[in-house]
Amino acid sequence: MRARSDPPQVSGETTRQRLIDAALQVFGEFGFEGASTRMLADKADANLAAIPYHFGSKEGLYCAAAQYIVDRMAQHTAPLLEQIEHALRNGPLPRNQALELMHNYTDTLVAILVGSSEADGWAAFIMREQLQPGAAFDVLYEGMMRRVGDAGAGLLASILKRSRSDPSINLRAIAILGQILVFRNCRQTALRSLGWKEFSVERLEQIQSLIREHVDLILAGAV
Amino acid sequence: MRARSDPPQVSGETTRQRLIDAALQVFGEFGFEGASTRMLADKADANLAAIPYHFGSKEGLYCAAAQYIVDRMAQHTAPLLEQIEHALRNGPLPRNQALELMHNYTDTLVAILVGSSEADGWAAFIMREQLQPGAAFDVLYEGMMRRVGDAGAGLLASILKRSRSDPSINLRAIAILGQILVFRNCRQTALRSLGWKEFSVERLEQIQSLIREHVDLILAGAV
DNA sequence: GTCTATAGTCGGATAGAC
DNA sequence: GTCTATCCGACTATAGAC
Repeated sequence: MRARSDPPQVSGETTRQRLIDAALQVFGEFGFEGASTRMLADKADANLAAIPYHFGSKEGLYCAAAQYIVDRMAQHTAPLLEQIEHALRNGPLPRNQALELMHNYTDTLVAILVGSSEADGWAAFIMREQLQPGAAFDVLYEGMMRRVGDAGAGLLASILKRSRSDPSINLRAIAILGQILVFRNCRQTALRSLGWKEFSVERLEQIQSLIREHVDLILAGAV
Repeated sequence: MRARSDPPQVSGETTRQRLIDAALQVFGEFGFEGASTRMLADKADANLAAIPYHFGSKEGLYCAAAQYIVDRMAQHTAPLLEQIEHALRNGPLPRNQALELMHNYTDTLVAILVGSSEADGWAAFIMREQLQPGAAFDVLYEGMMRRVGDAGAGLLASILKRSRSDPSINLRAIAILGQILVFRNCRQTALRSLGWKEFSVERLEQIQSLIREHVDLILAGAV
């Protein structure tokens, strides 16, 4: 039996935070319409009325979850992106250094996007938002995707000695990102086609090494 | 005023077919839960009760739409896949012929996946089904994705002179497909990052030529 | 801040006339 | 096969006690 002054939460987290955690999972799995406020409240061990109280509405909770993803993702990628952005700020990079940064970039993205269990819920959330962009898409794009894409394109421009504004640089950056993202976006299809049940650590390393090899080949020969 | 014996449909299509057409669009845009039977019936210019009558339930209509996608996609890709499958059946291919088939393969997939307006609705449908695989996922995978993936991996094995069962062949095939799929799966993000409003014919050709270049570089150097 | 109870709406499916 | 009318369950949001 709890003492009178104890908060009624199950864990130490606030109801607000538990609702956001639940939202990441439940919206990710079922989508905005597929998720009901009852599911969300149950998963968070919170009361149904806590959603309109803390977030105004179901949609408010959805946007709060998008913002949370951006914040956490920024924490994960900050060291890498700062390193790249700092290096690019000081003019053109020596080819070796740029290639090493590029390998670091793809390895880190594979680890975060494909390997991180935290990303499981996030990825579905983000992908659904891309299918039918709403207010949360701007939050995700401006807070996260743009910076990641810019870093990759900047490195590419430096390695290929082309202008950052050359559209072929952007296209190439997207294609390279695509080689990583496919293992996340089409995870079920990829796993089934490989006859795998999951991406274990060892298999992640196979993927990282394959992407590095492709990047090297593309960057060695691209015109 | 229609004669007594005329069917009550607006167009020549049967109610059943109009419902499937509507389902492709509406489920694609809003997802299974996001789409209501009323939306579906309105879009198809059909009666609400026609859905349970023709398909048993909303879910039955959803599965019928998945089957329709598989059938149409098979029509689109049949010439290409038959050409590849036939060529692979007669033992190892000369490198030049295999490369030409590979270019044909990527060009066709870019045209269908990125360029076809028909694919707009389908792609979202398929991607949502990957996020939360249900009964329709098996229909899509077995009827479509497997054959496309197998053709690509078969070509790759032939070009790289590796066993078809070598997992690195499958991984490489997925990575190459990823470079194409990213322009479909992350269409909104890609367009925004490129500052484009749509993938025009001319831009599709840019993408096709870029993918061909990447494929050549990867296949020339891969070990 | 958290709870119960409930209002008000909209969902999918059905019954039965035509 | 197609229609109207309707049932009933599930949904989000709110009111008001504590």
